[in-house]
Amino acid sequence: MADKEERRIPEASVARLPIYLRCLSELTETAVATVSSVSLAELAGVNAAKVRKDLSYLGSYGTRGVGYEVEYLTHQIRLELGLTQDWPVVVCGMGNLGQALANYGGFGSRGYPIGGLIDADPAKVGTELHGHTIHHIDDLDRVVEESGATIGILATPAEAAQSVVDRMVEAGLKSILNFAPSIVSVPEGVSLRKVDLAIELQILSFYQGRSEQDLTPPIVSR
Amino acid sequence: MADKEERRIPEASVARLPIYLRCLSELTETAVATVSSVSLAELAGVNAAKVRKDLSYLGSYGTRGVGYEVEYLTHQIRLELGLTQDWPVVVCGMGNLGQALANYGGFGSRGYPIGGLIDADPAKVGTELHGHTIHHIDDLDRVVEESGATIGILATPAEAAQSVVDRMVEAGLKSILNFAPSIVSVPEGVSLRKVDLAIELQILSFYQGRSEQDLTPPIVSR
DNA sequence: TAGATTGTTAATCGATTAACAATC
DNA sequence: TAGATTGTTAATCGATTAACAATC
Repeated sequence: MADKEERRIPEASVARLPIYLRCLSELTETAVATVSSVSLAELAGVNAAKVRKDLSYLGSYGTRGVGYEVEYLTHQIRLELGLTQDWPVVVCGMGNLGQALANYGGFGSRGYPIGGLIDADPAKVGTELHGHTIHHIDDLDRVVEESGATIGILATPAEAAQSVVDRMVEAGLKSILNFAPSIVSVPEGVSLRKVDLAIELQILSFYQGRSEQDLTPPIVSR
Repeated sequence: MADKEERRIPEASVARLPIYLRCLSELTETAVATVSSVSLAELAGVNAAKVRKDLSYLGSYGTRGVGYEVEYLTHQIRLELGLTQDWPVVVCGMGNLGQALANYGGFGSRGYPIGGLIDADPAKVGTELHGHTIHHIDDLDRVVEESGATIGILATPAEAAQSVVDRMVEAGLKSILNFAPSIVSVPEGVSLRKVDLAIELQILSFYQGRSEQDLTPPIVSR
């Protein structure tokens, strides 16, 4: 076949790798050295064949008859996901949600330190939050450059979302996590994911009304 | 065929209905009376054929040669999603994220009023947040009953997640939106969706490292 | 009638999963 | 060698999308 590039991990598999990673870190904490696809599947809440298939895209890191070495597999997944380096994030929009995200300590410890906080309100600019000064959106380019950030979190009101995201892209951010209740578009080459609390609740509402026979299967992440 | 029950909307379509709803409300604001599948698709960031297919599961609410009446379609989707009534939500875990969610005004106005706030820390119990008193987890049953809530938001630390979710299920909640960085399981008949900030960031990291030829397609919600 | 757009069919694509040979 | 478990194949299922007849 002589194809030059073999490696292409399906989107659905990529989305599950972080879940496996979390399960593996639990296993590390409880001093478990090896894990079978069946056990890992149980922890992750998925089918065992799916686990094996997902992991096979990374390479052959398991041992037949034994399972996967927890530490080694952890390392390989982290490598694949690019988690061997820190990825500073710039948070745009310091309303309720933006402030909560900035105060949430979990990011830094997971390899996503705050690279900068941004708002358009002059009253907020210059104030401190969780040890970070809030900068004006006009200084976004500089903040991105100085922090080396490539990931941006969009937490503005819906009205401002598209114009802020345009400026984020212009400032050089390559990945955007959109918390604004709005559909935004980005040029090719920029990754976009969306988290929308109201939409999640509305999806749950749908399955609320259903009768016993058609139950929703549990859905993860989204 | 004489099947008794025709209506079964695919999961992927259900998940897009709230997105269409949001686009339709924008159209209403700008006084647009009818919309074609092509325009709606553009607003929602999806394929037009997909819009027509999704909407066809609701019934034949469009007019050939014309499009869909915005107001009528809005009503039908809201009906299908069960958004004609309020769904009080109980928030369990009043840490950073739980507090932010409680303070976030967007829920009430969208039909998800706060039905109760819950924590296990005696120091927090009894204090007020956004006009709601924080109750102890031991009073969960009573809070659920009195508020009539069927949806719960889980915002505890990872360690407490499964035990709290068990109590939420026991208290009668039928849908749970899990913000805790942990995989939890629920019995059949209970819906579960998960929102995990760290996992979203890790998925973005994966696509960061990729070369130009294999770009991530934008992914919405999930 | 001519133009526009739906609703639906059918082809295609990607994801899931059971099954099992390979192999530790 | 016997038992366990991976890695992979192939069948199946569900979602996407192009195409077009129906029809406003």
